[in-house]
Amino acid sequence: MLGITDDASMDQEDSALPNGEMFSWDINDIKLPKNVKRTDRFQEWPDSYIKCIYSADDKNAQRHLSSWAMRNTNNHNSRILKKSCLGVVICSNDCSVPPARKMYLRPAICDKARQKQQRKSCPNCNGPLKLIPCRGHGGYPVTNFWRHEGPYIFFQSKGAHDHPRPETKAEAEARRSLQKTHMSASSRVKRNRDMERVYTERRKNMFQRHKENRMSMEEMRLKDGSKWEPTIKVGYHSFRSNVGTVGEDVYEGKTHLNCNSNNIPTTFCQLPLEESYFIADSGHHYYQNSLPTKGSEWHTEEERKYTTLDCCNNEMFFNFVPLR
DNA sequence: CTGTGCGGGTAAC
DNA sequence: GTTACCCGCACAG
Repeated sequence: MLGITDDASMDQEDSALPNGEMFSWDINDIKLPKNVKRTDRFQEWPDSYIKCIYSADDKNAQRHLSSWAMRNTNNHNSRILKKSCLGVVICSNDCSVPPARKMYLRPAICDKARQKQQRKSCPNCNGPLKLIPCRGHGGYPVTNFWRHEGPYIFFQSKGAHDHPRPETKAEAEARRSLQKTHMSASSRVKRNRDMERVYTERRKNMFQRHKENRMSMEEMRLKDGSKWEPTIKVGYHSFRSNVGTVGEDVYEGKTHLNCNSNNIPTTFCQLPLEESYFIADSGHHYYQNSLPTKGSEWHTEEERKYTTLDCCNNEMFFNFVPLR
């Protein structure tokens, strides 16, 4: 999506492809493009092997944000910030909320908070929670790289997420806020305000983002073949259908929201994610029961049993009113 | 309390 | 050399 004008350091063609696929640079290059025709719109859900050039004024890029749960990783290089994906937190019981919806919680970024999070129980069935680690980059978590260079912020993603999208940061924060307030009358007001903010922001960005996210992975593979490692797994394809890649068109889906009910949005997998919440169609069984335990942060059976009942009730979680 | 970034350190390859 | 990951620390909101 980027255009780059003549640059002595660039000896490859400067073809500008949609969605950040300006592959004539790598995050590790000594010199990066200096003359960028057009910077990218911020990608909230960067996936696959994409590269973006953001304006240094982009607030989201400045904060190295992502809606994936990304944690800082030490790469012993102060010029390039590296982050790796933590995956998604699901219910070990594979429970569903009628009619057949699942929850995809956001893993806490802080190690301590994440361990604490896993001692809590599923807000729906009180079963133990389980962290599904990301293995989208040759069996390791997807990594994101950020590098500030002059008026630009360069971004590069390696790997394709092989798990559902977690809640966004805003959603997780809104939910935490709800848990604290125990749904008092005043908290309902706050809840609605929080959720309204979330949905308003999502709606604002949804069309542009989905347009941008439909870049073919095959095209990217051709452009970046040396780095490509297939990560397709059982259950993966059905998941991919909700992230709008591989040529699949999320806009082919159905109604986005139950606008006139007190219930959660309609089926997750048919939704543009911006309009959905952290609940998804249980028809999409990924591999939560077949993943190796390595990397998942359940340590002992004892720990699994150590669930608390202090989560909010179903109504608190599932009675959202996506205000418009 | 949690998110974020930094950097020392270790291990595997 | 690279990459992944652990840890503690400092700072911010």
